[in-house]
Amino acid sequence: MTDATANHTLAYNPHVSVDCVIFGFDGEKLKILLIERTISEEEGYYSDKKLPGSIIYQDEDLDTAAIRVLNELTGLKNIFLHQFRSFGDPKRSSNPRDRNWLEKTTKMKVGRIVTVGYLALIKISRKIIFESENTAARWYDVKSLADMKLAFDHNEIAREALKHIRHQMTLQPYMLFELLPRKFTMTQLRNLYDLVLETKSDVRNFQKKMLLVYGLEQLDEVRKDVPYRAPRLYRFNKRKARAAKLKQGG
Amino acid sequence: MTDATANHTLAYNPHVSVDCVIFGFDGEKLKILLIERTISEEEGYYSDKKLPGSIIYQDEDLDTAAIRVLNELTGLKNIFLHQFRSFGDPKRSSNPRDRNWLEKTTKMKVGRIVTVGYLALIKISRKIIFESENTAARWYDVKSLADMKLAFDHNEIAREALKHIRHQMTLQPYMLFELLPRKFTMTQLRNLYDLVLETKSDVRNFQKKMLLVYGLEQLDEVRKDVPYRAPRLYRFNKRKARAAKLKQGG
DNA sequence: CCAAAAGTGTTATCGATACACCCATGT
DNA sequence: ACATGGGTGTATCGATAACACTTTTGG
Repeated sequence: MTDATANHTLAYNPHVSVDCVIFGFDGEKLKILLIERTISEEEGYYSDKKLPGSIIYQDEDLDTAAIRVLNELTGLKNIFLHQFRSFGDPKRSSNPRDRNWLEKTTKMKVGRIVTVGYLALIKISRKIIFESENTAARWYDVKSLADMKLAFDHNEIAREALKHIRHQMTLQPYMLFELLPRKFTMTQLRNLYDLVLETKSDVRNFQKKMLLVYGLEQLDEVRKDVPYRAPRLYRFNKRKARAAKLKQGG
Repeated sequence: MTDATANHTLAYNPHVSVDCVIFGFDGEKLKILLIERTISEEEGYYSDKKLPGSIIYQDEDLDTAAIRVLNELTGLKNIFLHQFRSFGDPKRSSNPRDRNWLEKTTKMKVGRIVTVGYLALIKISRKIIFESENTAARWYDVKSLADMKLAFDHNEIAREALKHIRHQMTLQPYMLFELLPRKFTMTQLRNLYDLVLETKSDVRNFQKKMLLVYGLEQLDEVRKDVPYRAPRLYRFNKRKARAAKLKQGG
């Protein structure tokens, strides 16, 4: 917005969108939610995957737009949601396939799009109804992302989201509980933790730390549907966590 | 970019800008670089301050735009620069004063602006020529931000940048050296560190840690221009830092 | 009884913290 | 001589890391 430079550009406005990288955890693998996009046209029919997203509405804040996308897709409210980075490469929507799809779905000529990336964490366990019309949403193993070609620069966006979740973990580790069911086993929590941080935690040390520092509540229940010794269930308790944190001065 | 929702909005495109929160350090205080904006009009004359920024050019990446803004303002290249968050409140440019200024400087009707915030760290010590035409750029103590009313939502952007620098510190502490002159005293480094993290480090422990972990090089020079015992100078050495990090397995 | 995963404590090491006195310099 | 900040080492505490065997359950 310096005076001298603004004039060059004002004839041209990019569109602004939000794209949501939605993670889930099934007890074993870290998952990402992608929607199928299918295009039929003269040159044939193809189908690939993309991140859920939307161009922002006229009077909508960025956060509001992301919340809307999530709600339209999952029907859920109060989802853990965090803006992590924006992407504005002028060529990010220049792939013919992407241009084509944009024209069909928006019924307009869409030029450049600057998109704001959001990270969302949801409990995969709740039976989510993916409500959005003519979109098929499915969970994919995060590990398989490397072998998929997503629309636009969505591969990069997803990679950055993974980096972000890893960084954020060190600042607000409680975000992991957004991915777990209300009652979970210690092994599930450890699996998740190690998946995100790419570590291998020691079973005993992990247990100790979680109980002390994160104030997990040990329940009198066990998980019953496993073909081996039934593991104990735990619950995350915000109050206890705060208390534990205070004791150690954090 | 879900099909069902895009149509509502496509008549309306926001502008996209970058705004740079540029920090410096004078050896004692953490500073922020602001530019003066003056408007004279029928209703009188007023002057206030804003972050340096620019609407992005047609074929310009976000990072490129931020680099351009910095270069136009300071003449410097290779500045530490980091995107930290985007701001898209539809009302962020609705203040009459801001609207007025936008119209005058862009000679156009500018509607909504979504801006991408960048954090930049520069060595205040270099005599920087602030080159940008008709802008007066000056360093302000970060502490005085609370008492200033900046243009647009620039107060919020600056606050978020400060939060960000604090967080990033824990991940990549080397960024502090971007703010210091090549040769600096331990006290300067400690002052800076404590300013950013809002801590009060113990002198001895701090010294120990810096030498061990961050691989500072002790020089055979001292700072000469002080009216008390001349303090030793140190230099940050990337190679040494890497070695030190490896020894402790990070 | 076998396979598979759950559960459980102690010791050693490392990093973080707390703490006080003498030194060099300019005025 | 004095005022101002510079420079230095040790002891304690707490957190993290390493490590192996027994228990439960279903098949």
